[in-house]
Amino acid sequence: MIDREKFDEWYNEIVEEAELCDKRYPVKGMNIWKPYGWKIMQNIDAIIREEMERTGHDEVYFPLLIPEGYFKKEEEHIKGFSSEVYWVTHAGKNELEERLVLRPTSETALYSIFSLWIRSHADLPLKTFQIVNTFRYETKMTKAFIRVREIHFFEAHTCHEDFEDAERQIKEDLEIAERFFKKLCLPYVTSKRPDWDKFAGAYYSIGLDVLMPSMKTLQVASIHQYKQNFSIPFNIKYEGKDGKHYYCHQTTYGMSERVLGAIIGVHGDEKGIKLPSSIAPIKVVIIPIIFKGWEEKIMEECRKVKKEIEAMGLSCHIDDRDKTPGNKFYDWELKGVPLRIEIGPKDIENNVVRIATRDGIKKRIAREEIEKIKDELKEYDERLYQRAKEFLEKNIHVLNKLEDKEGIVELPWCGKEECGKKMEEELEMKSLGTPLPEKECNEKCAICGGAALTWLRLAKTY
RNA sequence: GGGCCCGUGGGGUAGCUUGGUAUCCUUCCAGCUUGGGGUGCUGGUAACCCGAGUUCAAAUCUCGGCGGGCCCA
Repeated sequence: MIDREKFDEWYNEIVEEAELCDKRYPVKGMNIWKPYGWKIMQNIDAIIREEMERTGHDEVYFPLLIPEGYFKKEEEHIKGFSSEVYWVTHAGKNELEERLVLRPTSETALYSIFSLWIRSHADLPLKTFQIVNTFRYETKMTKAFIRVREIHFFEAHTCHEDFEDAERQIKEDLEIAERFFKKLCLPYVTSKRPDWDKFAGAYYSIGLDVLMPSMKTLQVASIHQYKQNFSIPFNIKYEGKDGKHYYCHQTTYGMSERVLGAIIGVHGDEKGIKLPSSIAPIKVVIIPIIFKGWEEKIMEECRKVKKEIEAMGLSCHIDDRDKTPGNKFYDWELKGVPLRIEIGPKDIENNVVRIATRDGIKKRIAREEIEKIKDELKEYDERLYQRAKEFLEKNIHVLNKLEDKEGIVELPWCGKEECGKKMEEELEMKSLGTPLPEKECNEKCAICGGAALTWLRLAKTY
């Protein structure tokens, strides 16, 4: 893992060196996805699509532009986003009759139409999601994948008959997140955001945060219970079995390329990024070790091995560029390829291949036991996860009074906004919220000394 | 929202104070050589963010814009 002090500089350089993105596009906060980075993102999307499929969500794709009238239907929501939306005001030379916003998120677009789609209880629950670009005019400090103005956004939106069913949905979302992030080897903490920091328009919000080597947390997912806050202004009603009409209860679950930012940050080292095998575009790279007179023999062996690996369902690439092996090693380490295979004359003579995992384990395996690399990848993923988990756990500090600590702190809290804000101020941290699942607290509030109902989690954040 | 620093070949830089011929490393291309952790040699391509101003002359000085990085709210 990268040192705390060096992290921000390292991150800024590595995203370009590993060919994830190109930051030279001259619009602030809008970077170019390079082919390698985009493939990784697509692989991440594929995992979430799998999860959506598994849990009965249907994919939709709504338009990018939202009419002002739709956008302004829910008051809190507009308040939260009005300062950061892009407006489309003209078409050619003509001013538009009704202005349009570039979606900062899609509630107002979807819900205006959901009110047409939903007629009866038989239409519920309605479970949808989309993966789209959204636009937010963020503050000055943009950062590749972490704070961008054009966001690659996953958003699931659901409608339910009642509050309880919406709550069940949130439980399901938490399970989805657990499976999803485990596949990415990313440990995180789950917190119920304090009221003053919930999503614009939400009844309550849950945030999932990852701890980066800079000791700042990065929010990688959010789950919101809307109750009827949107269904009322958007008039999303259904006819119940009793023939009466009721407003839906709604939830959302959102994630973005921040997930990639977290993977880069949490797993990276001095050599470059480390990709979990679940999302690596190339899971195995073969480096031919060529000596004079062996060229054809070595290449032929490499091609055979590649075929066998692909037959196992693993993407595999032979690096036959005219460079020295050492050069190629550094190259693929920079890009985070989980497993490298070297094949040279001695290996052919000894009937073995040499393997090296991205986290530094080197072995020889017998040529006929090549299928063992599957286990090697599995163990590699597990090591990535465990190392990251250790780091996270080591840096969660459960305290009973204000104390300067790096990472995440948990303090006894009476529940008053005033005391929570005071903690933020004193520690120069932001509150993440209260732990989920709920954690009992028998201490006294770290600010007012009153009975603490719960813990407040705080950290420096991105 | 307020402040600070920065912008020179693809990447990293020197030059800027004191205006005049743009330095070095790396990458890239060609050839030979080498090949089990950044091989060596030769040759080649390639740059002063944009605009305005001052001046005989601007990478260099002034102003504005755009972009990047950081600190504070």
